[in-house]
Amino acid sequence: MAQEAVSEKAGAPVSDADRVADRLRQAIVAGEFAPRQRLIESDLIEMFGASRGAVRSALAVLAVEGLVERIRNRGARVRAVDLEEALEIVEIRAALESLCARRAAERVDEEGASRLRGIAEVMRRAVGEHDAEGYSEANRALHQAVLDISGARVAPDIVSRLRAQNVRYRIRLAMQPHRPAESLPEHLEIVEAICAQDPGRAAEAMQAHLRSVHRATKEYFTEARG
Amino acid sequence: MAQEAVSEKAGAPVSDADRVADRLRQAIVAGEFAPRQRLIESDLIEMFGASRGAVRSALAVLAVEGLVERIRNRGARVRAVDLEEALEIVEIRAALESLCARRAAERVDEEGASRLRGIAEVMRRAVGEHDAEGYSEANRALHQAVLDISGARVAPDIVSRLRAQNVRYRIRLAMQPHRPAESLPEHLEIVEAICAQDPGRAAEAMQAHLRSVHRATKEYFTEARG
DNA sequence: GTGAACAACATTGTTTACAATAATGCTTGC
DNA sequence: GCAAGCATTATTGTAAACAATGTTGTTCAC
Repeated sequence: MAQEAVSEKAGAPVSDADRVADRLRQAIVAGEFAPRQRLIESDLIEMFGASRGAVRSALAVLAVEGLVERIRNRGARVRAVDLEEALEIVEIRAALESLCARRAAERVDEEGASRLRGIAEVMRRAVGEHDAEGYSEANRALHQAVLDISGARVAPDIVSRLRAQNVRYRIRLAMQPHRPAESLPEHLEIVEAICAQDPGRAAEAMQAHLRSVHRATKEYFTEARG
Repeated sequence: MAQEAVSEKAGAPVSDADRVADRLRQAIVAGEFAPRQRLIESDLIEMFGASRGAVRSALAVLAVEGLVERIRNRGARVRAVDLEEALEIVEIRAALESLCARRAAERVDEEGASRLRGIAEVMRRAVGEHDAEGYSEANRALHQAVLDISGARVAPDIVSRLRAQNVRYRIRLAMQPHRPAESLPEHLEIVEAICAQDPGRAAEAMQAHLRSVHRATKEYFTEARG
């Protein structure tokens, strides 16, 4: 009997539908499709060289993930995330990622610690050189590393999906001139706490960091936009 | 332009694929399909009177939700949830539901309070009459009420999906003779804290309750099964 | 009797064509 | 000039056929 655990996350795409879903997800997260933009099936077929059924399954999947919305007989479009929802997502991430940070501190080994320290070094350099793009990428890498090191199986999936939903906000956040310098010490504290194998401190550090993200997001969108 | 917000959750099913997904999800959660049971497309077509494409999209959706797993050219089957994962799910629910309990305490109105008190009354009666089935249903209703009253939009969706995944464990838990009497005071504390509009107390009460669920789940499956 | 090669079957993956629905633009009457 | 009704077009929803793959059972050599 085939007893090997088959994860639909980890493994290679299983069908054309999965490939289309992956590429379309990436495109939406990267901002290649604007919020509320219509996603015409025939366009996607041509764009991805896939069949109708594959595209439709992919759209169904992305609808569940909250990246697109579908209306009967009117097709699919990129779902827009409003401020209220973006803030709630940050709150949820705070709860889940602090849980993962705690577990990461409990389980971290030398390999994980050096991975974290490496990312911390990249962050310090990026702040020094005012490299917003590099800092943003290191930020993503750090959060992902914590999820990986935690060894959790469910929470990382959920967090990944949530991140995909408010990545558009975060990108802008990291592009704020003062923001990297502001969040750097928070990130360093997370790394130190996990490397020190202090679960409580790691959880608190992650929560504090995401409280800061929450506040910054709120301020940016209530001040700059009204 | 059509500006109305269309939620794929709240609204009626949008296509045959959604209808199939809903019914299949319900059947899996209700235990009509056993874990690891194969889900043959032709069977589902006959069972639900839907087309091939609808069934395949539904399977893709349920795979994302974690209820089924698919292997290329070998089809889909009901995914089995092991103890480790069930425990992690309870941990995540603790984090998310305590967050919702906090918000519920902040926002609760008279209607919500009486809804909670009504459920509490049903729970007391069920324990008195040793009505395990009734208690289990009231338990579900209470957790759902907290999510509803919280007014949150994202967390309830996630929690619902997580509950769907470990409902098989929870059912057995509520059927343990001593379990309802054990969890009743925890549930009553949640209700009281929210009705008293005490956010911190509500969050702590929910967390304490799910810690208890976590411990009970662990004990049940390590003692009874080995 | 056992194991390997092979053939028949079951099932899934993909493509195509057809039907139904909503959006769009045009005509016509006023 | 404008609005209502109608025809057209664009797009999605559904169904059926075809191809590819994995599984199972059988045969045959040893």
